[in-house]
Amino acid sequence: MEDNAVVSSAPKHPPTIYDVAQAAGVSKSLVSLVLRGSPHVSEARRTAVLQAMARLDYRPSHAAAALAGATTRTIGVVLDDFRNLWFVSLLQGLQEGLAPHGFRIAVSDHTLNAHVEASPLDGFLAMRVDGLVVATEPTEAMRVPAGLPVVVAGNRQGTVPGADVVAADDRHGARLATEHLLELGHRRIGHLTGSGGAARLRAEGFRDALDRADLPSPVARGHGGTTEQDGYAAASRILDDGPATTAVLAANDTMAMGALAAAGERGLRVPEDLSVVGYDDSPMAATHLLRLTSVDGRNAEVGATAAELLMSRATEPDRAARRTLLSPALVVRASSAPPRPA
Amino acid sequence: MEDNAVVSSAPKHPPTIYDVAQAAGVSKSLVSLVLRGSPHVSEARRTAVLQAMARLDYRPSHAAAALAGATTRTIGVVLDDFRNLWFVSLLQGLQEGLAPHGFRIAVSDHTLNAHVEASPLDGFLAMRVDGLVVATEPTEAMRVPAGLPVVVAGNRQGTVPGADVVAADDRHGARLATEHLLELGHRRIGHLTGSGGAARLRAEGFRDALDRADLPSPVARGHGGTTEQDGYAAASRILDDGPATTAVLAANDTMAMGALAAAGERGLRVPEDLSVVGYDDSPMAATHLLRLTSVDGRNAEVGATAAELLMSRATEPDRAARRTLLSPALVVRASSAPPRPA
DNA sequence: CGCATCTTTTGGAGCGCTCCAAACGAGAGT
DNA sequence: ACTCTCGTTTGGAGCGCTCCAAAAGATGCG
Repeated sequence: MEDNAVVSSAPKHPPTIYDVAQAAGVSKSLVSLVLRGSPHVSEARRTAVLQAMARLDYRPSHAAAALAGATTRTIGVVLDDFRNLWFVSLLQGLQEGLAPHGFRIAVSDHTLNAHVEASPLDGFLAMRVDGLVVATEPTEAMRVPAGLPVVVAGNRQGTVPGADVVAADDRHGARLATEHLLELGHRRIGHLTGSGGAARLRAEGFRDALDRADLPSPVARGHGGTTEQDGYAAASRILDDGPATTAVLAANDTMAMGALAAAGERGLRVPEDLSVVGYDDSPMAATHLLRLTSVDGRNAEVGATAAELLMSRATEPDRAARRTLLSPALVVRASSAPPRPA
Repeated sequence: MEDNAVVSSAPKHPPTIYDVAQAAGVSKSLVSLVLRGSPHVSEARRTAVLQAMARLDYRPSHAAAALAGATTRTIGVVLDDFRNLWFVSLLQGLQEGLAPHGFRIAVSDHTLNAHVEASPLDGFLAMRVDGLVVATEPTEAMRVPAGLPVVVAGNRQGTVPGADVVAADDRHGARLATEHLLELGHRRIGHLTGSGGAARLRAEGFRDALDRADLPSPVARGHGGTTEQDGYAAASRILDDGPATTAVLAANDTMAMGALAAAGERGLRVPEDLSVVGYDDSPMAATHLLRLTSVDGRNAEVGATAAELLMSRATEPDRAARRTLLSPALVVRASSAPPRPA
């Protein structure tokens, strides 16, 4: 009995629905029906099939199902960089929105596969995914076959032809954050610009708020990067060039971290001497060490909406592309406070 | 001509090798050979086929290839949590080791799919991956069909029957870090314990070093978590209970961040009043804000080794399971220094 | 009791590819 | 010219499943 399981009864190839059918005393079609959860199967047969599956340790072949059926029940998600954690809740929201429909998610890091595939989508297209979520800045290379549902998530800038778009209103979010600083009494506020479309919108929102308050010449600095290094460099220049600066808005939380470092090196305490506001409300912002005031892009909702948009394409394939803009929310923590009276 | 490309010539279904074959004036088999880069194809035909593919915007069907061929050329990677960034370089190393062999990677976050599938591996098994990299604490539920190459990476604790193991020597790494603190002159050193097998080894390494130095009763604290919160809580208790503590070793960088916060709240400067050493050498450790002394687990090499192990199974399927232990390296930054003379 | 109606079950065709054995064509050797 | 290679190309079978149309049972009603 011992080695039996391992050696002698091993059929070399994994069991198929035919094996299951034989073991359960039904036809292969019935097994397929059970597999897909059809309601037209009697309870008796269903349990018989299920038991046979368990007994044989049967695993359905996704490849065969995909080839035979029209659908893979898989949505491909293109990420730009695993290191930018904003996608985590996006994924979560997407996952939860998709699961009830029996869809799964396949993730791919854009930069990781950059060298391998001609287009970042090739892998997914070869897989014949039923839909795509683009959570990167869309590029020219992202040509998509007509009829494939695509949602650009978290980025309202780039365009994939015919794709739906869902994102937080970054311009509005940056305005919220800047107004928060204005209300606290800050008048000399710097901005650490990032790169990409979202960063541009955030810079615009920053300017909007300052313009409305009739504040002249806001200082914005950045080298087109989004890392902690970039934030550190930009903040250093702002602080050195304008020592009277009392607050800084960063294009994201990671850059805000760099700003905190730059402040620390100059002996400036946060928030007493300098207020720092981030963007994204990433897990980092909530840490004891940073306690960073930040803007929540509501990525879970973005993901959930992406799921809805994707699923709705199934019923109305030809509807016009939809753009959904969610309102971001300011999360006030300990890194922002009124400026010191001069 | 304009709308031609979009509407009229659209064959409704994506082109197959038959379409390509017809367009190129060859047989479907020849197209298949080109697809797989066979050397037995004349240059003339090859270019003809390639051109036809480009003209038709042909995409090979992964499903069909997987079903017909014996192999998917895909390795599944099981991650535990996208938020723990240690896996990033692991993935990179794996990717680079696999690419020359024409293998791709499919990633799945264990916790994300926890509710959906019965076993975290089901999705991959349904895909018929050619191999598996388990970058989580292996669990009982991870039963794997005999003959499927599996490598447990980054974790030498749990066992998947028959699987190779490649990991950094965490015990040694923690000893390195602790010896570094001892050499600096620290005598009262605390340890923030994490959870899981790796964390246990790190705690052992910590004790090893202290034992060798004949230092009594090291203080280790932790609630079985690995987050910044957990690090903050553990460090708080250590500092409050033992005010003479001059150095702390954290089970990972994130927890070290919590320790920095706890120190800051108590007016302790790092490294002047308290040395803090992390583990993992994550991107966070290198930031200007933290400048954290940490232990590099050499995850890129771990990934590369995993790739090698996987590929070697192709030539010697029945070789005994191999365990590779890499030596971690201490990365000294600004968060550790000699203690203040008392 | 027979026939129409509904539910459950079934065999066959085919998805797009790979693999294999066999066919083909062009030199080389006799 | 004819056979024998060798390198290249080809059709056929089949991978494991889904979909479809049609068969088989079950149920109801006159």
